[in-house]
Amino acid sequence: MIAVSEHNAPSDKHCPHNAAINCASCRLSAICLPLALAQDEIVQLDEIVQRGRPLQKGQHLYRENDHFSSVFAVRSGAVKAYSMSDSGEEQVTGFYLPGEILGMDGIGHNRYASSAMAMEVSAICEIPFANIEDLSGKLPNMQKHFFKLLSQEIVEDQRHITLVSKHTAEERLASLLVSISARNARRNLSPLNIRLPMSRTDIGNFLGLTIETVSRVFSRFAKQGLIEIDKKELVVLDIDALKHIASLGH
Amino acid sequence: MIAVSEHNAPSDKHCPHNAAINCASCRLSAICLPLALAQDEIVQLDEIVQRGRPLQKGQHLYRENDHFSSVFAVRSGAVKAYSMSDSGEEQVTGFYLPGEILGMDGIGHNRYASSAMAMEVSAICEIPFANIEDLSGKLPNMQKHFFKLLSQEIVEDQRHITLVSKHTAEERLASLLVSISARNARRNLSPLNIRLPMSRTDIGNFLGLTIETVSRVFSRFAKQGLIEIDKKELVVLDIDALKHIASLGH
DNA sequence: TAGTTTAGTTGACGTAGATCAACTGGCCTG
DNA sequence: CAGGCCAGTTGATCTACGTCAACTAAACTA
Repeated sequence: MIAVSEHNAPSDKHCPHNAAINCASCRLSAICLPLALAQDEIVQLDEIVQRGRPLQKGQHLYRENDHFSSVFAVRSGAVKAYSMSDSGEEQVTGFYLPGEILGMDGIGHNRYASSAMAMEVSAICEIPFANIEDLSGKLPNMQKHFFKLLSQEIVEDQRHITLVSKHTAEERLASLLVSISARNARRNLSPLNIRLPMSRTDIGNFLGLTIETVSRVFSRFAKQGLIEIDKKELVVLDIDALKHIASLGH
Repeated sequence: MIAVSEHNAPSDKHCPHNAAINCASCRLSAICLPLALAQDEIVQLDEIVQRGRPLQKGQHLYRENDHFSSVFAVRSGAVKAYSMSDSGEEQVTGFYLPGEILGMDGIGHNRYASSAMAMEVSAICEIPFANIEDLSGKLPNMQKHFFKLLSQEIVEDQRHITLVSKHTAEERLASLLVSISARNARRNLSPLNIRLPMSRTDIGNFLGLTIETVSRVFSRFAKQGLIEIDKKELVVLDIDALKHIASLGH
């Protein structure tokens, strides 16, 4: 699916896009696939993971209706998934940050149900699904973990349905900010200093709002002293207030 | 989870709520779990499936946050799944008709993320998930099928996100009718004579609309000659028109 | 069988967010 | 460094759907 670098030789161990890395030593292992596996099991996972050269901003990881063969883990950068309806409009279905897995919507019909595009330079691990199935037959932990992953995506999607069908613009946006903040924290990044990798258009599309509304709500949050925002750089000033707004009923 | 009938003795083979049945002879086998299995594999599935006495209307199959142990197949009747947000409002996340599987949202965190309630008298098959995991380790078909099931639910949920965040009231309702019609057809029921097992409140909640809007759109569809509707009995007069509306862009 | 409750319909009116439009400031390209 | 382009902001207006309220008809109950 993605081009594998011809020279996998170690370059700079500290470069986040570096391909010369393995699951055991990856600093995302605690939140990514290896999470559920024992040391010797990680070695087996490692053998099937393919690490490609970084994707540039705007490049596709896969496209809707492509033949499904692999799921992917984000190692660095950020990826959006989106699908086109019959009528041709785009629906952003998710944002994927380092340590997160995407592509699982392809399992059901052997074709991806969405397209995936890098929103900035991103390093990706590709995991051929046939190998995952084999490994799952041998390692109960692996099978269990994948069932969990799929199930959690269902739960998240259902939460998102509630968000877009029952909540106001402010609640939706607060909810997104709280989510990104929490995911930053999971990676030991600052939960208050956020860089938004996605455009206003993507945010609006994801939340079922227009870019104008997104912009207005950001301005309102800033005016209320909840955040500071300059283009894609965002500082959370009052996370509790945001959490409160995010959990508000309609 | 559900009470297993103490007297599983055969009663009336033709009663749709009859518990004295097995997967191999169940007339839903072509669209339910056995779908992907070979004859001898179905026997193994059959051994772990528990068939309880029918649920009455309004009874719960499980509740949000209950300890997760089983997934369920609807054998007759109809079930709705719904969750409560922090703020206490209900969100209907799905309607489940005969042959369909629910409860998979519990896998991820070992607790159900939603509650499931019978919308009418319903017969249910319970399938303990631990047994499914065991069986999946032995039968690659079973594992594959479950991965597919989970993935398909993700795809459906994402379609539903698009529906509620980008489509008009008419498009949402047309889409629901087309979906129920197609699911009827899969069970060899009339795709045009539909009995809606759910209330207007449930429909509205599922589609992100108020009951008033649901009612008005039904009336409008009737006035335009697309449907005839009397309470829960609905006759589709122009399925193509409904499909067209359902696939419209915003 | 009258009296209450509950599901659904229909009408009048209000509003959150969409739409349309003007403007700003990077940033690229020649 | 002028000109065009794209992402984002802000304001003015419009509208689909929500809200509130009155009504009908089953269905339950006492």
